[in-house]
Amino acid sequence: MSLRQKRKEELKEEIFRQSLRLFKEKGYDNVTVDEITRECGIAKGTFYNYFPKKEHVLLHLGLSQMDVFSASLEECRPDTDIKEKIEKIFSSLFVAFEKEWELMSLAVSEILRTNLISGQELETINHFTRSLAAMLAEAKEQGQLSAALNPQTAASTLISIYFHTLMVAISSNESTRLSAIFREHFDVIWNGLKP
Amino acid sequence: MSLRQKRKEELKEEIFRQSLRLFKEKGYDNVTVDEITRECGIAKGTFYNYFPKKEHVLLHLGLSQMDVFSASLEECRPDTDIKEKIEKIFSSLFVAFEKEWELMSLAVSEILRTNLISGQELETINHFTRSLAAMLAEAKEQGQLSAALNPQTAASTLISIYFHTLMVAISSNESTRLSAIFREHFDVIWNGLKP
DNA sequence: TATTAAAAATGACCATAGTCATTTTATGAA
DNA sequence: TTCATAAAATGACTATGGTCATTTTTAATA
Repeated sequence: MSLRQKRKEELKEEIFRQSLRLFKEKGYDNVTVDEITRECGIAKGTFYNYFPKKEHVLLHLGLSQMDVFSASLEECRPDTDIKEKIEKIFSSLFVAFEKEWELMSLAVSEILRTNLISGQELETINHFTRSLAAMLAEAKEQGQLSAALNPQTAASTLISIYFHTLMVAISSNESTRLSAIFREHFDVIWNGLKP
Repeated sequence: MSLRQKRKEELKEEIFRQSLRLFKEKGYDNVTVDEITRECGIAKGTFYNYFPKKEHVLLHLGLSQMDVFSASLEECRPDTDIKEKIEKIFSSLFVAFEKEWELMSLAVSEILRTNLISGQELETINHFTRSLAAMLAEAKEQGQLSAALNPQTAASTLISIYFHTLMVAISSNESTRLSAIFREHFDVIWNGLKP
């Protein structure tokens, strides 16, 4: 990687770090882009070379959650029972989430709002969904899941309750009940509605 | 109701109408508050006496969806099969949604984003959830649903796939597949994941 | 090393969301 | 009808997100 490339990544990381620090200290809305760039010792315009909008800093944070997912997926023993596996994976996502509750809440709101997520970031999300679907497909092969299941849709459904859990927790400010809320909904999905 | 009260409601409605008209014509971001108030023949500040932020106009629109739900709930024959009933209710929500696709997309984004929904509006949403839960509880009594089910959580789960459907459709701009997307997910929930 | 073209940084500038002290209007009591 | 009070309207003003033509830096080539 050229010097230029390296500098670029470093600067982006620096802007990201300083932004988060300020957001934590003063709250997202009370931090101006001017302030961020002043803190980084760069001009205002430079910020916009790295993040197209102020809110994209939050987007960046939110998507880093996906790395937690990948890590958690890797470390799960492949022979684990699928139900347990799903619970573990989402649980570790929630633990990571709770650590940065305030900012992550904002980030999720932004992610949900921005229906125009660009290339790099969209790819991250798709990767998340695909991995989950693949995991489910494998479990289905092994007869651990209903034979009638479409793994793609099932993955999508899990993600829907994942986000829903975040929404419920955020709007009621119950930062500590994420796992519990998820589990309740997961049980519904696991057992199904039908008699 | 006093003259003043009446005027107030009328003016709010007028601002709402004109805003929507302009949003439809030019797109939300290309309409300024100045323009809206000019169109209504009022001063800029007056707008903010009725809507605390520009985006609250969209919030107002989005919440009007809830009325569609209530109406749809009423008109469903009480003896209808619960599965069919659920599908019908959400289907009519989607039909209403599709009619104002562009604006409703924006509205949903805003609603998801605003975790600070105020009194009147929060109440509308809660009412939505409670009605749904009541309906499920009744069906459960009649043995139309799994005996293990918590109606409250089940209602919440349905709402999660409702919003998820909207999100998926919005981000892929498939305005016409709302019902299909919902149904796929609903099937998963209906049958459950377990083998 | 000199030349050049692309990448990145810059900051003056603009547009507009949102504020607020002031003015106008409605209401109801005296 | 007059007066006092509260509600509502006003629009000049401020703050800040975001743009863009210009300048500076980097890296490759001759």
